Amino acid sequence: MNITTFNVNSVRARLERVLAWLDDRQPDVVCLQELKCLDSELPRAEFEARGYHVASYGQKSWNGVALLSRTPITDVETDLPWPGDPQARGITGTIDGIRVLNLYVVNGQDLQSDKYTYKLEWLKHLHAWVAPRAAAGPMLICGDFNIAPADADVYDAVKWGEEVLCSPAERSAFNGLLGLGFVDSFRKLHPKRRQFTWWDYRTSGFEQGKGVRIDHHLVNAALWPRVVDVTVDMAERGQKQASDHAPVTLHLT
DNA sequence: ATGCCACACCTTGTGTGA
Repeated sequence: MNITTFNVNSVRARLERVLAWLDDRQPDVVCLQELKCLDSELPRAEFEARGYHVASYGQKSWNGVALLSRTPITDVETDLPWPGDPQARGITGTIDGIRVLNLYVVNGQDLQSDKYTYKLEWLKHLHAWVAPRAAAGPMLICGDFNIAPADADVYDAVKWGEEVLCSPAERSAFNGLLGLGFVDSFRKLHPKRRQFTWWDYRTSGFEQGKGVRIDHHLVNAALWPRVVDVTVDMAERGQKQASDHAPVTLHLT
């Protein structure tokens, strides 16, 4: 079994590309972020025609997350990490006995922005939401975290310094989730590997190998025994009309 | 150097992303 997280940067603008990727890779479960559409605008029929159950939490223009699964998705919850959050950034469902939490964490723009304040507040609420659920059984938190956990996760750590994605407060929030009993599965499996998941369109970052690792699979102790590997789909990022994020896949027994 | 690209929108410029 495998579970892929994929920030598609608009599911409608990229539908042809996303469907080609699905048809080629045949993933079991996909956690999508940045749908940038209402639930009513989601290309649900195209996914269902390929054998996927679909649960989505969209909004107009921005954000939006969805779960696709070959097996049924039960106990779906949205409106995370607190009821009334105006932005659609979280959805959870149980798939094959795994509680899957799919997140599109706030970007934050820069450390002086109100959006950064909202990001830290959002992460605080996330911690509070996860804490009582972290040991209830096999659980995965995956998605676009918009946090590079360590300097090794940034192409030029000196240049990025403590800017947004790398600030101590963001990294502290990330480590706080690990403190609830989760591991950063990619980094645990590959302690030294330099591997990014997002590259800037503007600077042709992908072509230059200049990216950051911000899309993650956090696995709790009950799920860890099933983990085989985490891989990044570089070929997809290299396609024409690709998202600026690569799909990242957790491989399970 | 804060724009470069890409996306959405009651679009023809502006806000946002990371």
